Amino acid sequence: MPKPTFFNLNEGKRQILIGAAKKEFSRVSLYEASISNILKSAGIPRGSFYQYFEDKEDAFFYLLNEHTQERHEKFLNNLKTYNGDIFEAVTEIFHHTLNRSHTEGQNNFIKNVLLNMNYKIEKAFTKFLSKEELSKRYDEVYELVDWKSLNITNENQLYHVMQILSAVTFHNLVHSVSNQLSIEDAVSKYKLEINLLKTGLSKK
Amino acid sequence: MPKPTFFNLNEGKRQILIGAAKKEFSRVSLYEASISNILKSAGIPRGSFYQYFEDKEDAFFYLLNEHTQERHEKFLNNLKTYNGDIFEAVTEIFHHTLNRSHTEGQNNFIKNVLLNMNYKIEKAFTKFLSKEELSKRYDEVYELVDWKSLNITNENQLYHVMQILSAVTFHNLVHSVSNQLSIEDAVSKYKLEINLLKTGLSKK
DNA sequence: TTGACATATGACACCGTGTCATCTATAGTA
DNA sequence: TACTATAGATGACACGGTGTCATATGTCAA
Repeated sequence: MPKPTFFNLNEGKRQILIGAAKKEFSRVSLYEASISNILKSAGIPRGSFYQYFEDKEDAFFYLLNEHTQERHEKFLNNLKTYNGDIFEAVTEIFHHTLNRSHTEGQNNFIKNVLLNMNYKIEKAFTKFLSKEELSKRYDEVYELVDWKSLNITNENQLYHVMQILSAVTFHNLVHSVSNQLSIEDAVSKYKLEINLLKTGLSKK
Repeated sequence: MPKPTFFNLNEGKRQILIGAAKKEFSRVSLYEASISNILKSAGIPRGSFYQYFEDKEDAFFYLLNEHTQERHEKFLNNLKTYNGDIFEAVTEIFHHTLNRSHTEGQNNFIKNVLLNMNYKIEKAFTKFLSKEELSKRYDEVYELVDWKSLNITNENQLYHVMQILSAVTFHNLVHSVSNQLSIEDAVSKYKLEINLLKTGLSKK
């Protein structure tokens, strides 16, 4: 978490900082990013950066968490829109995230996040799908899901369904971005795999 | 790829180098690893390292590829042993890989690989599951698989089945290691999800 | 005005990387 | 043996990035 000093900053300066960080993390991955570039870009002295953030990662995960939050809201909305159809909801998220990562400019951030998705980043990216978060927000998620259509008998199995969906979704996101698939190709591959997931890999 | 000089080295010195690199990559991730530590540990001067490798990544991926090769052989053997049952084969690999990453010592290498699995590393890790490799080695893989038991009608769909299995498998590997699950818990979670995959997430 | 506290600043020590000029070893040739 | 060409070994060095710290500046209340 950024230090209190960061949140005490006036809106303008905070936005400049956020912009500069986003710019650098859009250029390269977290590990290749340099604080020095953020400093130059934001026009602040070195010491100030450490007044606001612990380090590079601190700034990075602050940005990432904001994005994750947004995506989660969207997911909940999708569940409502699609009457609890978790597959439709997740496909929409896939499409939306790919779209953002295809938009050039500042949002290359998402592309770099996807290309360098390690467990720590994935954890932050899928924070709301963890066992703890899911049970904490039982009402929000579990209750929105259309259980009847799923091949499960209890709450625990829904957790595993989510795990599988998130694994396949993020695998496809990363695969699409790293192999530079067109959005159409990516979505068509993804839908094919989601369908396989729905009907099952084994013959009856 | 390491430079020719590396392969011209006598067995002894090459093993010392490999050992030193493995030691460093077992300590921390690729990005945190320092060449300086490898130098100290191998007792070679700085310039020599660059005589053998392009850079850190070069050494890392050399080690990783060796491991991937081994795992692939194992997978093919498993397919034979289990009469083409791809789920059994993959479960065995899961178990085996977790076992290796639980063994302390040099093989913390695998643990660090799993914890920092980004697309580049995943690509190297699952090299033999890419579309190109699969079609190149059609005989080896496709022919070993028991098609009858799978819910698919063509070769292309087998590719997607493999993609799904690899996504879920690696997600579980990373999840198990990062959440420090016991091998039993990890395997039981994995088997549960594999079963969901087999029967399908949707109700008939 | 003064003191107490929060914030800002940039010089600096430290560390890791990759390069390069130079040295050494080896092997082929006359 | 002496000469030469080629491969390999070496470590000093320039460069760039990080995080810290002593010092400067600003703010607010008494």
